[in-house]
Amino acid sequence: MNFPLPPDCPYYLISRATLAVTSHLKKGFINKGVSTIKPAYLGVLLALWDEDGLKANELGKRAGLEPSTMTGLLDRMERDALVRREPDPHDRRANKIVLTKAGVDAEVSSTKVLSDTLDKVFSSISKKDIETTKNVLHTILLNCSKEDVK
Amino acid sequence: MNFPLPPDCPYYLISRATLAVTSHLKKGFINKGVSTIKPAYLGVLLALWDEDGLKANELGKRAGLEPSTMTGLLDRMERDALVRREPDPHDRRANKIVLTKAGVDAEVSSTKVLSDTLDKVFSSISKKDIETTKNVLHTILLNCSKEDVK
DNA sequence: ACAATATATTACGTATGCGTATAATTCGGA
DNA sequence: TCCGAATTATACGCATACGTAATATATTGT
Repeated sequence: MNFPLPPDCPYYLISRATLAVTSHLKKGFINKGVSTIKPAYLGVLLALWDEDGLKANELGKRAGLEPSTMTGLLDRMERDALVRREPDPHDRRANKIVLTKAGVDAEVSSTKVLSDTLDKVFSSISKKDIETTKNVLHTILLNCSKEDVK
Repeated sequence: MNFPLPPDCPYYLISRATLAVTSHLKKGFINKGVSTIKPAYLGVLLALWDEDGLKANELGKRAGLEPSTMTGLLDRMERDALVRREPDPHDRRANKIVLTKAGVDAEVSSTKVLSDTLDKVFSSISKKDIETTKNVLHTILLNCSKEDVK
């Protein structure tokens, strides 16, 4: 196969699409006045709204992020008063990550921004094509993790 | 529509896929001994291999990057001895970005790593599904740029 | 010719994410 | 029980990309 980079290379397209959606989401939060929420927070927040008090480690697994990435992310979320680190009584190495009131309250508006944004971004694309794309992305992830071993 | 974030949300998938391919590409360069080449350099290098001496501005357009992003990127590429900034005789505001010998020499090995990596990453995906995905990504970019105005 | 605008680049701060190394615990097997 | 391995989290440096503001130079309209 031959993939000249822009504008026809799937790697270029996927990179740009990711950045575009992220940027769009960020603007969505700002426009709705929930400007403390940032796109990267969503993986953590969605997990905590589902089950509060998870460990950083577990949150990382659910959001697909490395432990070392979680530290800075949680630092920013704590700075923005969305979560607190609390000592885990069962494991003195670990913290339980707990939503603050602001973190709890952000759920309704944030999920609305998220779904509205994704609706807009994926509008005029057929369900079938979205499914195909998701399968392709899954395969890409699989192909990468396979080769990651070596 | 309802898009719970991981693992079925297309936004999650697209973000992870981008990171995975980038990481894979980076390892590819390292494994082939062309470790000064980094994934982000490719957009610039492919443009310069096609036409040397372009302005930073023009390179940014071809690679899809903001001018302010180009500064740091070109700084790193200059540090890694792949390009040089030379004053543009026709426009004293601008620099011409010129490939060094190392930058020229990197073409063969780098494009091989790029195409090998993409072949692997997109292997076992039908041409038709790749086309569908590319169209979906194009539409996403279009939808984002439409809304970006407001 | 000149003021207003537009363009090219840089500087700076911020967000995101990774890998490596380190510290503190916890756990498992001899 | 005790030691080595695994786990949890952080620190640190780096790469990548953006937006805003500033600077220098060009261009344009009157």
